[in-house]
Amino acid sequence: MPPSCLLFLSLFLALDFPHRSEKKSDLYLPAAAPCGGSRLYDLNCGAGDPFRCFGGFLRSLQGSRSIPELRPDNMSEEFRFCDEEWSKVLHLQRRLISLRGNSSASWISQPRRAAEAPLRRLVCRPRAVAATEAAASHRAGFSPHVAPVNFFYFRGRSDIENDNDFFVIEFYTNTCKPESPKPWSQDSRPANDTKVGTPTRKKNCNCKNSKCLKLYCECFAAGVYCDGCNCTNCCNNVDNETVRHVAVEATLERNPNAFRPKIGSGTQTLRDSRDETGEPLFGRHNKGCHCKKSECLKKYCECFQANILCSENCKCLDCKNFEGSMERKPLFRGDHGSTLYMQHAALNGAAGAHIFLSPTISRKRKIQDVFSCTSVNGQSTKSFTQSKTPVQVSSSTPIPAASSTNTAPVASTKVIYRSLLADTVRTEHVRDLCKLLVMVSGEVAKTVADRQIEESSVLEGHVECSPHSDYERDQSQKDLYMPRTSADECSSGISLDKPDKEESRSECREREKGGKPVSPGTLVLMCNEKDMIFMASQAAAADPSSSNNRSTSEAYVEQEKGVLTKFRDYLLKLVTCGQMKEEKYRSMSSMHERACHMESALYSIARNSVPATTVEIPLTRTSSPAYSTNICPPVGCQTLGNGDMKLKLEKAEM
DNA sequence: GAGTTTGAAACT
DNA sequence: CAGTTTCAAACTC
Ligand SMILES: [Zn+2]
Ligand SMILES: [Zn+2]
Ligand SMILES: [Zn+2]
Ligand SMILES: [Zn+2]
Ligand SMILES: [Zn+2]
Ligand SMILES: [Zn+2]
Repeated sequence: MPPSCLLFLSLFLALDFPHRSEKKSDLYLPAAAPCGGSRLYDLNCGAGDPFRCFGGFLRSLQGSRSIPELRPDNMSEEFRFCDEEWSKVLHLQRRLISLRGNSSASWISQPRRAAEAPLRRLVCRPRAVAATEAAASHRAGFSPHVAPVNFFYFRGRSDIENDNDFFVIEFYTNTCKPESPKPWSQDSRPANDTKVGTPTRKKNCNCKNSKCLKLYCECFAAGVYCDGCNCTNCCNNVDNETVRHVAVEATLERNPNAFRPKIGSGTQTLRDSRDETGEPLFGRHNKGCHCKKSECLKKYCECFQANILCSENCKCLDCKNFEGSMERKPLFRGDHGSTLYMQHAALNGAAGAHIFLSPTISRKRKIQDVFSCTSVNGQSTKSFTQSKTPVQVSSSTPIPAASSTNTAPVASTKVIYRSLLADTVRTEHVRDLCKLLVMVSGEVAKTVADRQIEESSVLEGHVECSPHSDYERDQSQKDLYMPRTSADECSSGISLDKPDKEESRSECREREKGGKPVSPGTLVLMCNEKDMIFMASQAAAADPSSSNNRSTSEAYVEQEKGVLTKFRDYLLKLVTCGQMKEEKYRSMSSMHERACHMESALYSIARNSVPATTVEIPLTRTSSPAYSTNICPPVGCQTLGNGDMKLKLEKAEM
C-alpha cells in the first residue's frame, strides 16, 4: 500500500465526526423492540465488529430514552438520532478508537471499506429480510459493503431460531469510490487531495464463468460488489443480492474463514517487520502457500504477492521466499508491499506496539537450513516440524537467555553473532523491568483516577461499551470475529483470568511449557496482539471504579506515557551498556566485526522503541514502521496501543 | 491482445 | 482427505 493509503487510513481514524454536523441526518437509529427488550438486537457491522459496542449503546439508549416501539409495520422505519444521542455515538466512537488504538484489528479491520466511508447509517430489521432489503438501502446510496462479513454474524447462533425474531442492526457506510469523492472528505480535506481520494483503487475482476460468486472472483473474495469490472454474467452486485447471499453462505459453509484476511500477523516481530533494508516482512499467510513451480518468487504465490516471507504454514516446494534468499533480493518490492499486503496487515492490526528486547534471527528458511539442507519444504517434514516449536518460542521471546536455553540446537548450529546483551539482560531483569513498568502503570492510573474522579459526566454514564452479555452470548462466535492468528493464540491468553478463556489460557500455558517460564509481565511484552474485543470488555470490567469512559482513556494515555518513558530509560541504559561492551570487544581486534554487527542490532532495538533522535516519547506508538505509525490515530484521538491494555490487565491481575 | 503458466478454489 | 477439475490472475510473447 502506498504511503498515501497510510495517510488515508490515519485520516480515517482521525475523522472527527462531531464536526460533520451537516451529516447528522445520515445517521439513523433503529426502532426499538416491542416486547420490553425481549428481542435480540445486535449490531451487524462486519469483521471484528468494531462497533459492537453500539449494541450496548443502543440498548442503554432504549432503556433510558423513548424510542418508538418497533412493530411489525414499522420495524424497518428509521429513527434519527437527536443531537444528544448523536453526541453519545461520537463519544463512543472516540472511546473505541482510544481503547483499541492503532493496534485495533477491528477498527481498521476493513481497509477496503475503511477507505470508503465512516459511519453513516444504522438500520434495524429482521434478519429474515436483511439481505433483500439491503439492496434497497444500497440503491438509496448506502452500501452494505461489509455484507459478506455480516453473514458471519448470522451463523451458528443457537439462540436464534427464527429469522423474524432476530433483528439485525446493520451498519451502513456510504460507498467510497475513487471516482466519487467521499462526502466525509469534503470537510476534512481539500477535494483535490487525490492522493487520499484514491487510496485503494479496487482491482476489477475479469471473471467469466464464476458469476463472481465464487472466491475465484477477487471482488467477491474481497467482500465487495463488483463495480467497474469486466466480468461477464456478474451476480456480485446489489441487484443479485439474494443469490449472492446464498453464495456467501455456501462459501462460508466450505470455509468459515473465507472472507477473513489471509494474511495474519505471524510470529515475525515488529523489529523484523522492517530490517535494515527496510523490508516489510511482518505478517504471514494463515494457510500458507502450496507453490510448486514458482519458487514463491512470483505473484502466483500468495505469500510473495502479499510481500511476506513464506512461513511454517507454507507447503511450497523449492521455496526461495525466505529472508536472506539471494533469489528473492532483486525481486523484493521496496514499496512496502502490495495493496493486498497492506490490507491484510491492517486487517489484522499487524502493526502494533511490540516491544522486543532481542533481535530475532529465526526465519523459516534459516531453520530449514539448519535442520536439513534440502530446499524442498516437505521433504524434511519431520525435522522441520520439530524445529518449528523452538523456532516460534525463540522468535517471540524477548529474552535472549530464553532462546539460548530453549533453542540450543538452533543457536549452536548457526548463530552468526551473539547479542551483546545476551549476558546483560537476564530473565530476572526483564521480570523486574516488567514489575517496574506495571508499578508505574498502576501509579499513573491511580493519579489520573484521582484527578478525574470528579469529572464524571452524566452523559458518559449512559454510554455502555462492549457489554459483557453481548460478548458472552456470542462467545462461540468469537472465532468469527477475531482473526485467529498465531499471535492471537499467544496473546489472548495473556494475563487473562476469565474462565471463559480457558482455551486461550491453555494455549498460553503450552507456550510456557514449551518455552521458558516467564513472568506475566514478560508475557505481556511478548505478545503481538490480542483479542481486542475481549480486552476491551475485560479492561472495562477490570476497572469498575471507572465507569467514565473518557477517564479510562485518559488514564490509559497517561499510563502509556509513564510506562513508555520508563521503558525508554531502560532501553537507553541498555544501549549505553551495549555500547560499553561493544567498546570492550572492539578493543579486542579479533572481535571487531562482531561488535559492529551487534551495534546495529542493538541500535535497531532502541530505534524501534524510542526514536533515537529525540528524548520525548511520541504520543504515537512505539512502533517504528511508517506503516503502523501512520495508521495510528493522531494525538487527539488518545490512542492506546497494545501495551496499554496489557499493562492495564496485568495491573488488574496483580 | 493472445496464449501459457500457475496455484487457489471447487469439486468428486 | 486426496486427486482432479475449474478458474482467473500472473506471466510470457
Ligand atoms: Zn469477478
Ligand atoms: Zn469484480
Ligand atoms: Zn463481477
Ligand atoms: Zn509460495
Ligand atoms: Zn508461502
Ligand atoms: Zn514458499
